[in-house]
Order: sequence, then structure tokens, then C-alpha cells
Amino acid sequence: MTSARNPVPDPSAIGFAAHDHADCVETAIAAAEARCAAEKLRLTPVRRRALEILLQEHRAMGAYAVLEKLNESGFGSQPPVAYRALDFLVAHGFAHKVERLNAFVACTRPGESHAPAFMICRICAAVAEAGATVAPDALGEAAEASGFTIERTVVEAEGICPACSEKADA
Amino acid sequence: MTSARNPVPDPSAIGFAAHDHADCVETAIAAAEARCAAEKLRLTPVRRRALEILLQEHRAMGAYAVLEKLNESGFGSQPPVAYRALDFLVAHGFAHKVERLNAFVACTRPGESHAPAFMICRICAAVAEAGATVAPDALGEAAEASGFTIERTVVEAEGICPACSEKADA
DNA sequence: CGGATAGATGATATAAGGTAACATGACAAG
DNA sequence: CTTGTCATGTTACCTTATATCATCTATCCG
Repeated sequence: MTSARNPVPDPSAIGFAAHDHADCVETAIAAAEARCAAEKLRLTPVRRRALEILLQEHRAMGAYAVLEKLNESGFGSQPPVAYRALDFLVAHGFAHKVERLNAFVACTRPGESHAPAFMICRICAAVAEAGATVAPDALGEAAEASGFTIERTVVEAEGICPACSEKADA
Repeated sequence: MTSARNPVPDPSAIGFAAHDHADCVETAIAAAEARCAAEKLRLTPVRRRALEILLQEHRAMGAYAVLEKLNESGFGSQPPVAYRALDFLVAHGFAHKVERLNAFVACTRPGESHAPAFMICRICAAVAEAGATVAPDALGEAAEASGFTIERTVVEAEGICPACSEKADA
């Protein structure tokens, strides 16, 4: 489904800007290890590999795509394997789920407090995580007024990324 | 899936507050008809019925639940029937998709400009559409800075609704 | 009127996403 | 060493979503 909309996803799809990619994978893994050690979380082989996969691909991936890669690395090939690993990563802020795409991305700001906001290209499915917290105050007020307790907020903007925008002009 | 999480959804689930429901269905349908006439949109029987269904149920419904109801009304029973009708409603702002639940709700503010924001109860799956526009400025700025063109923004807050909150206290 | 075109519907088939439930294995605490 | 907890693996299955092709209907235009 995602892949149908996105036959040739831009492999450098995150952030809409060039960056030193090789480096960021290692850094992120190291950071994750440190944090898991500190918080007594268990970054098991499957989970670690799942995070590596998301970091390496560096774009939104469906659970089944992750599963396939996990399987290539010698882990189980059944859906729950991937979903459990991804659930762990999401639960602890190492990754996010992009609801709009039913897909997952590695978090680009490990450690920071989390109300992730995404910009999703409708054409190439590239995903960028926006900077600092972006959650709307107005929503908090509305929630308070009605007695609703917010635990998590998801913000996803759909539109056109710079690259596809240029192509359209041409 | 939704129904597994939500075996007994609160039937008066929208807005977290009592309201005159019988009335609002008719009003909304009439408004939709008027707008379709004005904008030369075709509110065909299937589409109209789909909107009625969403309005009557007055909560987030999966496409297949809508399909079932459509079928009871004498329309086709295959998925595309429901998805097409729902796509039309969403495209023109008569309904919204709640990404988090893979479900659809009738819009509670027909006519107003749309950057819908939802509050979703993690326990009973009730959904409330927040009032006025709630889209975060910070995101707009981030987008502009990176050259991303926003076309639509989705805001979904997960948490606990007043009713479930009370139950938890007891 | 009559044909062309565009949009809507119907039906078939299949892809993709997601979970429940149960069995096994690793490991630390008592 | 055994009990409890958490992670993994596997089976089976359910839900959500789309592609595709055929048909129908309305509208526009000559």
C-alpha cells in the first residue's frame, strides 16, 4: 500500500536535507544503548537490530518491511516478531509510528521529550520529523475544559517535500 | 481490531457531553445537501447514506462497519463501495479519518475551515473533535524553513475521556 | 438527437497491516 | 533449584485497504 504510493522512495528521505548518514546510525545506536543501560531497559538483539534497520533505511518503513530485514538477519519471520520489537522502540521513544502511513521511523531526536510532529510528502512518502515540540496549546485547553486527559499527541502534516516540489516545477 | 480494544463503545461518544442528537443528524444532512448543490458536488445515494450512518452512529467507525450498514440499506457489499463513499466525504470535509483508529467520523463542524483535531480515549475509543483550529504554528514555521508545503494537518491526542476517568477513580 | 466524455458504481481478487493465543527459552530473585 | 517474569518463536486468523476491469449514467456539445 505504502509501496504502491511510493514505488521509488527517496532513500535520503528524512529531513529533506543532506546529512552525514553513516555517522548518525552509530551515534544513535550508542545513545540507545546508553539510555537502556541507564534505565534498565533491555535492548535485546531483535530490538537492537530493528532499530539499526530503521536508522539505516532512514525513512518510514512498514512493519513487514522491517520484519523481512529482521528475518534476513536470522530472526523470526512472523509478524509478532517485528511488531513487538517496534512496540518496544516506540514505547521508549527510540522510534515513532507514522499513523498516516502505517509505518515506523527511527526518532531523530533521541532523548528529547516527545510530542513528535511529522511532515509527510504525499508524492514520495518522505518523512521529516519536525524540530522542537510543536503540540498545539489550543488543544490542551480544549482538553482541560472537557475533562479529557491527554497522554500523547500526534501531529502529522501531509504535503509536498522540497524535492517533489522542484520536480513539479520542471 | 478496533472492536477488540473497544468491546462496548460508548454510543454517545462524541464531544464527551450530552447533546440533542436526533436533531443534529437532520441538520447536518441538510447542510451537506446545500453545500453539494452550491459546489456542484454529487451527493449520490451511497454517499448520502454513508454520511447518515456516520452521523447516526456518532462515533468513529471502521470502513467495514460502515460497509455493513450500507449493505443493509441495499448497496453493494464490497469494500470499495464503502471506501469510495468515505473518500468522498473526507475529501470534501463532511467526515474525517481518525488515523489512530483507522476509522471515520462525521465532521462536527461542517463548513468551517478544516484542520481537525481529535481527542481519542484509549480505553473506550470515544472520539471528540476539538473546537476551532488548533494547528500548531511551530510546525508551519518548520515547514516553511525546510521548503515543505503543508496541505493538510492531522492532530490526534490520545488519553482518557471524562467518563473513563471517573470509572477509574471509583 | 446521438455520440463522446467524465464520473460513479459493481464485482472480483488480492495485498497489506495487525493480533490472539499458546509454547518455549533465558535469566534473576528468593 | 524453583518460581516468576519477560522475551522470543510459531500458528492461525482477522481487519483494513487497493488495484483492476466492466458497466452504467449523466452531461456536454455538435
